[in-house]
Amino acid sequence: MPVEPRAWELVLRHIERELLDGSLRPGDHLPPERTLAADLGVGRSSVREAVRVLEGFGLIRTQTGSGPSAGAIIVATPQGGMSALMRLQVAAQGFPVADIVKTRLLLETQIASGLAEASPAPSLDAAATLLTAMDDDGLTPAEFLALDAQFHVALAEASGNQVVTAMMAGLRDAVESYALAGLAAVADPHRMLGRLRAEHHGIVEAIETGDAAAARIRVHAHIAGYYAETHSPSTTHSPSAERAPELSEETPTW
Amino acid sequence: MPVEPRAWELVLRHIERELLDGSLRPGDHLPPERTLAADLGVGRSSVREAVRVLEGFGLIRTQTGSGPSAGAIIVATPQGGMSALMRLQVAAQGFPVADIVKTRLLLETQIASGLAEASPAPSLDAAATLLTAMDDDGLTPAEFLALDAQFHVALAEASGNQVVTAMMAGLRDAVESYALAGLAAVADPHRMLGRLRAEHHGIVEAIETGDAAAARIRVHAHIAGYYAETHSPSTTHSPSAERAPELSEETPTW
DNA sequence: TGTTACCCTGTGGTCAGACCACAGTGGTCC
DNA sequence: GGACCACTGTGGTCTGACCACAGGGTAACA
Repeated sequence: MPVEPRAWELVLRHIERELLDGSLRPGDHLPPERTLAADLGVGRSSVREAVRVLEGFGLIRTQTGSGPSAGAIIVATPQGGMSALMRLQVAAQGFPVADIVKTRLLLETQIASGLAEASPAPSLDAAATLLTAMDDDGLTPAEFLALDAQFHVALAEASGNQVVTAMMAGLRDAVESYALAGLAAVADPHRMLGRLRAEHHGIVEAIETGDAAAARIRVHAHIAGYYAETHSPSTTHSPSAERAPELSEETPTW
Repeated sequence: MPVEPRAWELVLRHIERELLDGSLRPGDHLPPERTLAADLGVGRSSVREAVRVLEGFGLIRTQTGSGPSAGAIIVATPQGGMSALMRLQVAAQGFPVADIVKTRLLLETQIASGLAEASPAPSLDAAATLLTAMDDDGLTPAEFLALDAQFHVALAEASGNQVVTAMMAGLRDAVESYALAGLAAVADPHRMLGRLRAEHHGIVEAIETGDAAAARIRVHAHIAGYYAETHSPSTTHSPSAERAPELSEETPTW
């Protein structure tokens, strides 16, 4: 049983402990790398490796220079870290794209129906603004899909659940390149964009009128429909042979 | 607009690109750090920082020594990375515990009802084995909760969705310390364990008999009940003032 | 006195070099 | 044929150095 506390793990645990006991709070600065290294009796490079992991997780933001805004600051913005993790797991084939889509269906249908039922009705201003931006006909496919991603995340954000929001951001970002490749492969991209726009409006309308069942069904159709129409072996640039499972309304969404 | 491609980000993007185009696949070795550094024209420490991020995400596993099992190997095991990310985000107050619980409710109720409806019926052998192990009266609370965590993850695993499984593992691990502190705070821990055991069996039974509605309700009661009984300001060791929102069956589970 | 210019300091970012521990590998010796 | 052992390549770590950067204080100037 090798007890191998690698130096950088020691640093990571130390910081986690200080976070848990409240010594470090959001907005605080981490001690300078050199100080931390001296205090913990490790090399600066080991401190830097731990800091890098925290930065990858979206826990801290580092900045050079001097003054109040310089150094490593605890920010705890999970979306970036979650997106990076999921994107890389998809790239490394740890997450099949099909499972990402199924999970989106699971989460987003729940989110939409929950928003429709919630009282007081949550604000959908952010989502509405994005819908307006998406109406611009001059958008490139990449720009449109970026706004589309923001729209879906905005719905999650309206739920007020930060965990769900971060997960949604990660899921949507992870398949961004696939969505783009898929759009390029459809026969009539312009028509597809129009359809997506209409579906978005339908989803928001169902939520605003409090029709949870319709919201759920429309979200399902929106996501599953796009996936089904764009996903074929020729449109994926994944090296693995993937199957496109049926994603009907009847089968469980996972 | 500072374009600041930090050296370690360059390495990370390089590896991600090789994953996407299939040059690197699960099971493959990353090039030795020194080689990678020379090829990309960066220092070895920068390579190591990128490698560390990948290891934090659960994408690779590093091992010293020589031979086929040494070096950095692509494993793509998302559970560990997801757990670490969520645990640290909770510690840094990026994820409120209440949102974690709500997300668990959302995911696990869907998982349970989905398992009940699925045909052919998925195997619950792993979950059943864990239930047997949990029947041991000699378990410490920590041991019991560790098995409990595995049980919940096993249900997710039975769904066959790797994304959901990783998320569940992360969510459950993130609140592990809170669950333990909460259990220590209840008046009669032994009675609580008995109740959890009974609820677990009830959940599995509902799934096995195909009663999706009962499975959903029992899972909800199981998670929300434990949270409600253990969560009070005195039992949390979070430095922040947290509210314990009501988690009734009527309110949306997010 | 007010303003401008400059240097100083402390921070993260990076690199080079060195050494260690470790685990296969292959040869050598018995 | 088998046991032993040095070799080699890997990650893990530390040290020391230098750079870029940004803020703050100080000095020079108007």
